Amino acid sequence: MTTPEPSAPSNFIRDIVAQDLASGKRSHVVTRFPPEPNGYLHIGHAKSICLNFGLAIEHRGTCHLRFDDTNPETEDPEYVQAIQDDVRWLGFDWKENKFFASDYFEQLYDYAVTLIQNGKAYVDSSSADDIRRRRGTLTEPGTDSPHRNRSSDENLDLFRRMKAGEFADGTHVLRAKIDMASPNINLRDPVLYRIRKSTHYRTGDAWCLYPSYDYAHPLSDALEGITHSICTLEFEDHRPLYDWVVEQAGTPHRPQQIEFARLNLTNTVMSKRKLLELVEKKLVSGWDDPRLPTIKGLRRRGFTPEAIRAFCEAIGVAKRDATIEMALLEHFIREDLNKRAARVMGVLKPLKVVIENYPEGQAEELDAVNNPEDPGAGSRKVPFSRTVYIEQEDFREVPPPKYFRLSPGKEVRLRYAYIVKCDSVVKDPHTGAIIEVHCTYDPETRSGGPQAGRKVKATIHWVSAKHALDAEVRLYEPLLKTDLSKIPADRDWTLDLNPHSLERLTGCKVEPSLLKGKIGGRYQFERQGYFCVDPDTAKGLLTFNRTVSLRDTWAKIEKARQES
RNA sequence: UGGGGGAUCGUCUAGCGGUAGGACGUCAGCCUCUGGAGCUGACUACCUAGGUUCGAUUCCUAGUCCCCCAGCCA
Repeated sequence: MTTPEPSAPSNFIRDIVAQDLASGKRSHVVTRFPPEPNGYLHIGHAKSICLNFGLAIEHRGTCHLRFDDTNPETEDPEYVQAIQDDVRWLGFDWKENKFFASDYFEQLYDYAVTLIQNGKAYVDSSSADDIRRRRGTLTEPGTDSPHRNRSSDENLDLFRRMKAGEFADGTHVLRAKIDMASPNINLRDPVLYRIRKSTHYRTGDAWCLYPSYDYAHPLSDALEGITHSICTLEFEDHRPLYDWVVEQAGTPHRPQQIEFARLNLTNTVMSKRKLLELVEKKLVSGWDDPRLPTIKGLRRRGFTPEAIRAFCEAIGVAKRDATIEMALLEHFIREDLNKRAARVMGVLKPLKVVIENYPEGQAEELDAVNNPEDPGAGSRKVPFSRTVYIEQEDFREVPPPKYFRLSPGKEVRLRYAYIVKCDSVVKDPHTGAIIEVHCTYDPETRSGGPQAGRKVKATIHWVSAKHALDAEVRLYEPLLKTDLSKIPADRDWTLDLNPHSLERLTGCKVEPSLLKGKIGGRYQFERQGYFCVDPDTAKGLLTFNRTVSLRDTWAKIEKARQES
């Protein structure tokens, strides 16, 4: 397990836990992360994971990983595996504390029998429609089911037969007997069990009766000795029911539910339903599409667990609804990668530069620093020759104000190499597009050479044409053009997907040291951003994902100029 | 307008009766063989109205606005 950050900011939940320990209300801390295995984890889950595991680490307690698998129709072992991978990748260890709500089905059933015997639950044989109708509305009380006062014996008999498979789906449910007139709708005799004749991925066909969340969750917590059951705000008004279930079941241990605000991020979606929709409609390539805020997506995009954890710590834990700007997440991955990513040169949109006074056929190896932030990272050799590629953006035939890069008659430094001066350009006779730039270099200005100190306005990156490796580079922009909260509920939100969220660049040229780049390897392409080697590289072509761009002052200047 | 929650810089978040702090962002400058990184400085906030108090973001009262709940989902 990772060690807790001593500087980690406190929050109201940490305060509650600390107080419970100080007051003697609790002698130890047991939390849990309880995903339902019906989808992949996203960064919102990471917030919960960091909170729950973090609390346990802080107090030398334990944090359970519990699969809340009470709905056989949507759950799948694929998700169980993926969730475990993700939690582990994030850096957390549940040790021997892996549990499944489905392991408690027998005990849950026994508690239900007790509830029935105590007159606290009954079998309702109404249709789903009738139950809904009798539930009342937000402003009107519900009305009792005609089956509400069945005898304990009748209920017991019916419930046993439900378990035995004598009834079809939807014909009977077990309901808590609380109060049909409660202003809290969750207390209007909520459903505890429903019949589902479908195969559960773990219990197979052993059951055709499945407990609801409101029944299974509090009891699972109680059974596991969870002290602090942390969940999101939408369960706040389920808390009286949570407490009721635990109280009526009479479990020796009483867990406490505490709610916090879920994470929202700008320009993306975070609900399982919407993520699933994107995957199923093939609007993205899969759960690990680098545009997705899923853990798998972020991982493929090149995020590190450290950056995600630092982000989760920075956003805090509170009860007010909050939408974090994507810029904050980007800040943390830049901060992390700046310290650890090896620097390389890669040209995304190549423009050929011929250095006319550089001898034909000559090549030399120049020293390049691997990471200025980490002296221990050493250096490498980069080949240089008469023809190099530079970025199309780094040349302007007619430079705008404050443009420091290459233009006719101007000088720039080729990083780690020489100062070159642009003498002429070659244009496509048909389109007029610049296809080649001709320069002369000053041999004295080689890095480390006698005139190396000469100042020029800019240094640009390059790759030797004959030594370059071909690559594909994928650039990502936000998935959504706007925030989900700004899209009307009656509008198909997928219409607001950003059509430019993925840009695939082929014909990119990268320095030869990248030949040994391993899948998942993270690099900084100097002056451009952080990139990682995509698994698609295994298909033969070196492929990179841009994790995040570098901060780009020039882009801001240009944008400001265009807007004024 | 039944119930449950929540309102502090543009965005997050701290504050627990004693000059409203931090982070991201933004702007300006320094520095730089990455227009990166780093460093300086600046910017902008207590939902409203009353009350209690020497003093209120904090306590009280009344409003306003926002979120959640009417699945046999979780």
